[in-house]
Amino acid sequence: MEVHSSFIQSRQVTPENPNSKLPIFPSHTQFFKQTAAHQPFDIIPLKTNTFAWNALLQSHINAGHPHLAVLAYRDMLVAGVLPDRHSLPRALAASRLTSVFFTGKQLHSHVLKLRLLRDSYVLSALMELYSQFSGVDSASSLLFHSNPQNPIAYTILARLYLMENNPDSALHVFYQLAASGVKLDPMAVATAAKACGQMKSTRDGKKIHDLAKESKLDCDVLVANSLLKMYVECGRTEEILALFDLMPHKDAVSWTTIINSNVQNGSFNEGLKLFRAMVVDGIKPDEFSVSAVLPACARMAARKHGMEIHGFIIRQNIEMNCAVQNALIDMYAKSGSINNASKVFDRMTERDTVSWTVMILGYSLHDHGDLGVALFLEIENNAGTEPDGAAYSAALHACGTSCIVDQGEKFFKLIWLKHSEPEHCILMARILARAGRFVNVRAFLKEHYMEQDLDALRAVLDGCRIHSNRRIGRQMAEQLIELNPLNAENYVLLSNIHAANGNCRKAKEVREMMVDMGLKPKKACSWIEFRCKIHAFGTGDVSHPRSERIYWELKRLMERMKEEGYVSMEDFSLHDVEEERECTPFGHSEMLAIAFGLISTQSNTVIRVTKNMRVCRNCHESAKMISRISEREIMLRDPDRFHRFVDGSCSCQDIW
DNA sequence: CTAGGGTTAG
Repeated sequence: MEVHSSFIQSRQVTPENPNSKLPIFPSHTQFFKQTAAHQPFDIIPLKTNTFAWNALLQSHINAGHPHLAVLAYRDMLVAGVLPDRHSLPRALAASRLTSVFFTGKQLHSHVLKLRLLRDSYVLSALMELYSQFSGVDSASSLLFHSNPQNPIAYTILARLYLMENNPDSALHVFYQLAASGVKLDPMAVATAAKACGQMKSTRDGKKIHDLAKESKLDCDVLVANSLLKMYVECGRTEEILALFDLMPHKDAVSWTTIINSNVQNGSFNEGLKLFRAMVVDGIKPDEFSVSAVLPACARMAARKHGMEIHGFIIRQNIEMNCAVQNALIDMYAKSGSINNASKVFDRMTERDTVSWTVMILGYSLHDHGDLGVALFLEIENNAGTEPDGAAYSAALHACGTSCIVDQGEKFFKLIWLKHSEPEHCILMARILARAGRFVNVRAFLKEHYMEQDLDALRAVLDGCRIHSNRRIGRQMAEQLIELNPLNAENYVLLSNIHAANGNCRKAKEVREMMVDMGLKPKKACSWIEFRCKIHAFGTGDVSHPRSERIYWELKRLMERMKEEGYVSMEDFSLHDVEEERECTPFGHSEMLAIAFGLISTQSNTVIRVTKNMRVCRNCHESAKMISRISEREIMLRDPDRFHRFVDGSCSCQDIW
């Protein structure tokens, strides 16, 4: 076939093939000189066989070699073939991808000479080109000077505005399209919905929704998915559910969007349920779906659910891309299996910044700040990965966990020079406070104008708790109340400090102040996974079916502990003040969950309990002793970290 | 033979 052989021949004209008998074009400069003079157009005979050339241009672009496409376009001219409306969009795209505006401008002149500007493909390519090199507004004038009769160029322009974070203009473009009388299509509506989402404007979003209904496009799965996402971004729970229920055809994207919406809003269980409902509904979850549901397992420390999903991914042959593996690492680390997390990490063939970040944070959560720091230093040995702000945050967190002050200061200086956020200052304050350097930490906060920051003050207060510095602790708690008088936790903290100082009168006053203001502290709660169900306990909870047996077990344990010399101690990390007094010493939710674990699970397994608040000193001491008495490993996860109790001691070495 | 859209991890 003649066409075919010319394709093969022209393919040989590449810099990689120096032995080719065909001429080779050594540099772009020569090309520019010749085309700049438009000589080819004066000398070439009119040939119309463009098909093979266009296919060649396309294949170079698809292969990620736009510079070869530019060279091939040049060969095409030399071979006497006149470019057509199929060649120029490809050549324009190639020049845009090689980031050489000059080539693009040359091609623009070809467009004009060949009178191709009325072709909408050519116009789109020119718009993309000019948008990249001289701003979206130049693309806009191109569009409005040629008035094409299809919605695609409008959609492209709207997307270009969205890329510049200008959703207002994007929406304006869409309305001009709607007003022009050209028929709307799904992609145009989807782009408009995205603009509304970016603006977080439900009002505009509903307008788009109505417009979609008028054009009978609201049942289109693409349009519906984009509207769904728009309502998610606007935080409109009712609209999300209403739309989702009404959708006649739901695909994996629809389900993923709604799962993600629940998980982001903290409805982790609901997210898991939806994932199962999706499978039951016959829609196969893809890599996006599992990446959306795994964080729910991570946040609930639902290790078994997470492992089940890991198995599901393998069985269903879901693509194990970077995002999925990152989500798995995070899930394993956050649900207590740091070994599984590092197994996944080690087996990854390609890692991105997130992979390193979640792994470092995982080590930090498990008291291995040293491993986290070592891992961070390893990133530099991996070409192509540059640590970002979040990676530095993880490294600083690791330094705080293991009190590695010097290295932490080095990291902080590095990120401070690049681009620092308040978060990094708070983490630096955490490092200093946990190391007991109270003079340094206050000077640091003053230097960085962070003395009024709630999280920074809480970090200092944590240090005070660890080092029993009640004087500064009291100041911090008082300042917290002053800055945030509506947060009940702050009153609890101050009241507990007064109590720890032996000042019961003041402790009572603070509690009463809190009650008078109608503030209620968060309820403590602990849970444990058993037989695929989550068993949750509140403080002094007696609602569990096996309650009697649980309390009996706790009583037995307390007696054993007293024999071994256990004494309860003063603590200023208590929480739920009113309930505390009724149920101490062993009614705390984590104790109930641990006791339930002891009586329900096999003796060789780890007891894994999760708590929504920090564990108090008494329970921490008790858990240590229980691990020895009952010869069981106990993992206790709180919002900040893991405690691993083995044979009478804890992985945190009593610093938490 | 060509252009535009919706979902993911810290």
